[in-house]
Amino acid sequence: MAKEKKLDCVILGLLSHEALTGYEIKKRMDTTLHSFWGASYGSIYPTLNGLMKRGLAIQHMDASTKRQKIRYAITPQGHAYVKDWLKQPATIHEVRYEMLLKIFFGAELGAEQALKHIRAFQEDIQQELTALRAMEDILKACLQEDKAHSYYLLTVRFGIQTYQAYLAWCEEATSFLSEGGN
Amino acid sequence: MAKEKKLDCVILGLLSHEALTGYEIKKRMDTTLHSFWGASYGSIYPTLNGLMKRGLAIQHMDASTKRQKIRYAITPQGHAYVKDWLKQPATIHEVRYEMLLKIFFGAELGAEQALKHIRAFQEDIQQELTALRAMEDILKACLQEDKAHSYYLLTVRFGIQTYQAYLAWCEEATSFLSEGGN
DNA sequence: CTTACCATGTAAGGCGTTACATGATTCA
DNA sequence: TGAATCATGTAACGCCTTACATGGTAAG
Repeated sequence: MAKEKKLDCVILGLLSHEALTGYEIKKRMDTTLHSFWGASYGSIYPTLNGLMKRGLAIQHMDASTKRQKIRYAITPQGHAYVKDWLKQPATIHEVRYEMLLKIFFGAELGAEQALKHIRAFQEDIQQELTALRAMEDILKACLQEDKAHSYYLLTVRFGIQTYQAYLAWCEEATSFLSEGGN
Repeated sequence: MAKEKKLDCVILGLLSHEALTGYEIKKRMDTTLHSFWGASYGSIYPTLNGLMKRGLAIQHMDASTKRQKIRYAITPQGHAYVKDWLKQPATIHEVRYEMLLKIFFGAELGAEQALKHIRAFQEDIQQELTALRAMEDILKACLQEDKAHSYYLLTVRFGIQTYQAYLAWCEEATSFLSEGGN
């Protein structure tokens, strides 16, 4: 297993817990995994297809509704694939904050502009933090229901601590710039 | 200015402070901007070329050495382009941590494996933090030399506070998993 | 003399987003 | 009946990384 496509692994990981539709996978990306991974429909559906062709997942039509609904389940090969990936050291650490770019070049336009970017960022993060805290409460309430919940909680805690640090920085940076940056 | 390619902006931003070669730009990416943006030679050189063709940067051969050396400077149009970009709200906030993916799916292999991933992460971050603290010291020592230094310092502070939060999480997560995750 | 670093670039190919296209169902 | 959400997908296109290819220079 040299260069696995990470989306293969993420989706297989989700499927290893329960069978899901493409739509549901996207939901997970936008909620549970949102603070550290993302994906669009345009990558999810083709990936699901590839997984099927390689025998790592199988689809079965959900006949419970009239609506077209394709549910994907992991195969034993898929399961082996995830486990193998989970054992390898993690290589991808990527962060891209356009806001920080604008702060870095902030001298060009001055403190007013920079403060605006910080405020916008602060508001975004505050919202993310609220969402994560809600998830934290839910997870804490059902920790013993499933061993996996402890691991989910760990990633939520990571997000919370990170976002708190962001907010602390926002305050520090705001003071610094308000006092003339010295 | 609808969808600017961010690398255009980053490079132009760097050039707005001083004329640089492609190699020097890559250096900045790997040091100063490293904690919140990245780029490879394979994207830097072609971008520099595009910037030239659009009249946003000009190149002048550096005759001071026998070695081939192409230094790029920003044009007034390039400068206007950066300023305009700096005024727009930031849109890109991207974080991808493969380590967190492996923690999220951690129940699959158990606490031992998860702890290994955490330890590796912790070591990486500790190194990054050391590098950032060194940059912080340097910047603090020459804050008044250039107004831009205050803004650079702000981004370094962001990295430091973020990484400290990561390390705090590592400790929390390690205790949690060592005590059986409850 | 050879290692490390300076220096520039290209080609192939992967990965992923955006926008588009379509339609069912539920709820107010 | 209209809006929101459920649900699946494709096509175009852009962006970037990796690997490759080449050579100069400085220091030990």
